[in-house]
Amino acid sequence: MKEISTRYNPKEIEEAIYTSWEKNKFFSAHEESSKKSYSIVIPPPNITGILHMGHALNNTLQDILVRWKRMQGFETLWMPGTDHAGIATQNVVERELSKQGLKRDDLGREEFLKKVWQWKDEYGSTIIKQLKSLGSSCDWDRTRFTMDEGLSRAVREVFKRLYEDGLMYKGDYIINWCPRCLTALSDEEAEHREVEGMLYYIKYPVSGRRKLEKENEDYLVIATTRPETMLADVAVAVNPKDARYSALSGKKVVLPIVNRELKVIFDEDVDPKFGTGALKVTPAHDPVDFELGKKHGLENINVMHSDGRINSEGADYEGMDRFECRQTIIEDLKQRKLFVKAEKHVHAVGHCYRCHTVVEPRLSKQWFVKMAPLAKPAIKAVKDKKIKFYPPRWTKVYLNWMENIRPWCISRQIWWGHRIPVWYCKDCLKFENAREVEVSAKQKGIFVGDEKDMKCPVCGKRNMEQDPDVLDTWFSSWLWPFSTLGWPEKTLALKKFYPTDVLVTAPEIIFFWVARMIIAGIKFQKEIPFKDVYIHGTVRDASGTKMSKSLGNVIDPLDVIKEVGSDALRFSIISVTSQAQDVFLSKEKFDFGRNFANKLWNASRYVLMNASQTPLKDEINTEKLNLADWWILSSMNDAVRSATKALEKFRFNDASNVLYDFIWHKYCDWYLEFSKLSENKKLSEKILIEVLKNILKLLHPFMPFITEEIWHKMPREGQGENEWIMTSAWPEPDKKFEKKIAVDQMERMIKIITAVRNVRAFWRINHTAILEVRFAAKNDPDKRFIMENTRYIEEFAKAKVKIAKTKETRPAQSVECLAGRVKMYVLLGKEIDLSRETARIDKKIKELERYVSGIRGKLANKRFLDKAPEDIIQKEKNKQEKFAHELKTLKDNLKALK
RNA sequence: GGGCGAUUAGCUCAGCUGGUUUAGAGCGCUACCCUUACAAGGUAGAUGUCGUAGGUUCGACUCCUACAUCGCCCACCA
Repeated sequence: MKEISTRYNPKEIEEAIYTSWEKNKFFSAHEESSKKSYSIVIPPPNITGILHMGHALNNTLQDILVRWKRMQGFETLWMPGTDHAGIATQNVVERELSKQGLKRDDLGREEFLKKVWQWKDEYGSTIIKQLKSLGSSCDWDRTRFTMDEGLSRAVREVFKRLYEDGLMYKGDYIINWCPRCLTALSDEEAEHREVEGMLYYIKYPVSGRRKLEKENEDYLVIATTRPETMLADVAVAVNPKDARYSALSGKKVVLPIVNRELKVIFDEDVDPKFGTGALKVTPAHDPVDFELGKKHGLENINVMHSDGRINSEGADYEGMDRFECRQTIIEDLKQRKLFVKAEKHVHAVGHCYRCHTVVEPRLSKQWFVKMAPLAKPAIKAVKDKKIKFYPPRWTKVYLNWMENIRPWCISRQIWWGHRIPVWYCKDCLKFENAREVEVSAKQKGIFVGDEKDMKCPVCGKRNMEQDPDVLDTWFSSWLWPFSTLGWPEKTLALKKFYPTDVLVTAPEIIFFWVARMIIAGIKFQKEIPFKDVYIHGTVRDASGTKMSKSLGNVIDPLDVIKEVGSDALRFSIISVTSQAQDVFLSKEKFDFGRNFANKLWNASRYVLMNASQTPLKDEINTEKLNLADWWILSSMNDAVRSATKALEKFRFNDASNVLYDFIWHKYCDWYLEFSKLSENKKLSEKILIEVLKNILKLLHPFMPFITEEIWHKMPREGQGENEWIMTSAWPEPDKKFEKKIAVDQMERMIKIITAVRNVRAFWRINHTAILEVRFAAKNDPDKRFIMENTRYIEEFAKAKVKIAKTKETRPAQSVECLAGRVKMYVLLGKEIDLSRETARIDKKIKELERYVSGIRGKLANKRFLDKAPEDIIQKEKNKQEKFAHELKTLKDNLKALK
């Protein structure tokens, strides 16, 4: 086995292994299987995306679950796919076109879409390839794309059903509008960010009256953050209870610059404490004002083009950008002495989640889904614990959003996406622009559904025009758990794999996706889409900022894979993911996994170098096991149990820590070393191999490549179901290897060895010198224990072991030390420095005294004795005895020294 | 304005239902080691009033309350 390198080199290994797995169809799920199913659905990455650490974390977690369950014998399906990301993709392609000086309108809708499809064909699967390099064991043959025919059909079907159920409408509302992407956004797509803006105070002259009561002015001062919208003001509102303005009843004010007369309206919703207590009402440009406008029957004036420039309603300002207009208006107001002041004002401003442009609240005609009735059963499902969030704190976040859910604006004024499956009859409806047709429930003259048969249901003619808009990308995503399995057909796959078992995703996606999937699953598939929702943390850089390309603080997972391998990446990232806390990463963190992979590699190399080429057949004979054998086998059982339990509870880092500790600090540090001295080489080999096998299996979900690679180097017989670790069985604890006493004794042994080593280091004794150690064993079992294990102590402590005579005091030139109950003298072979030894013992005594007095106090406490459970009291008593003994020994020793 | 999370060794973080942890890990640091699996390693070691102040309890890093600091999410105060 000399050819195996001492450095684990993932580069040579990972790709080849992945290819073999794929070739062997290990990722494939079989709906006809009789095995119990376990399914997960991938949060479909968007086709414009490239792999980032968030994906790496997300996919590693899912891959761990899937691989683990697969090994446990489940028929696993990990359903992969990508998302067409309407706005993002369209932006990317438009940017490409602009390099050639082209705009989408130059091409026209069809040509443009052809370009997008071309782009998708070329780059759309980049992310898939990258996910493969992580080791993701998705069933790639089933890869779906949100604009596949099957999924598109599901979208149309769902649209139709919602429409027919009266859960959809199209009408004029204030929506979030991105003036750069030129489309409406849903509330969730407008990201609110705290911005330090300005609050401008502007005078509106009162018409028909010279002075206001108290202010001694003929002006009403209003405050606004967006002065440019004043061009569209139609009223001024004040609170009816606000005494300052009661005199305005029935009066009008003059809108400066525009010189339009505005009504003064009185409304309870106006907060007298904000600004001046007077609110300019601009129904076409503000959601609150829009409501006010409706309530008071006001006119809507729209002063903006879709791109944020002022339109002809804005008179002199026509053509100006909204922000330019803001400044100009302020200047003009100043000139007219109508400007009072500007105050700094921090408020949350919506930004487009795709291009980060400031969103403009804009009045337009859009399609909406009535979410409130749909949310009800989805709320119940979570309240009834049919769906559980991990960690549970996200339950509240979910419920809070669901209980305050608002209509979902689903139409987008772009071309890339699912076109709204609605046709308007030109004859019946007589419209000029299909976008402007208002649709309420069950409207006549429109056809909703599949485009194959679109006749006007009223007049039967085919003079129909399709709605030009497309649907929100999330309108296909929310169907993902069942649309990918063939819905609306009643497929075998749906029957087998729906509902899925768990959804693993990021917190920022709860509203966009998780909540809506639950709604859609219950509504259309009549069943919850998943049972558990594991919300992992957000990946941040070392300073705590979210990793994002625009900030340039990203650590590219592909770079990390190149450097340390996918296994190291996976193991490192999992080890810092505790209870879904945010994950803070820096390059150095990946050394953790790399070092561990290397350790595993070398330990395996050692075991395999010394192992026979063919597997040893006979079972491990428990009668012949020595201390270390029992210990490692028992510990292995513990590791199996803890790791499995941790995974069941989604405590991924607990599982990885258990394995790390078992492998490094138990198997490598101690067992491997002990096995080198074994008198029964065959048995040792068997145990080494047996434990290594289980180690590899336990580790496989976390580090799939290296474990598979080592697995194939193991002595094996022909080819069987254990040929690949990926398809081998997940370990279970073996009761015949349980022996508590051996574990205790081994622990004592470790303490003894460590104590002697400690003495050697403290006294700076050459590591080659053999130290004489005399054990002052108090009783026969202890004596027997020492005698039976002499050779281990001698070898690992580099010592000569003797049993001291019963009443022997400290020999000359020796120091006394304790390993638990066992007292021993270590002969230094040189004059001991008394002051050094006194100081050493003194320090230990002080430590112990503090602790012992704590226990003494506790045991003297009557209430403790009365109220504490029996076993706890007993434990404390044992502790007291043990430490009192130690303390006494130390003190005696100190006395003897003086 | 509402909600959530964090605060433990120099750094990054574990510590689940209070007592088996005399507060742990990794990195870093100190000393000694190229001991034939591994220097991406080994052995030994140092470092903590567990954010502050109260409370509950026989017992609190763990539960409760308040406060402080940092971070996140949600919200139509113009």
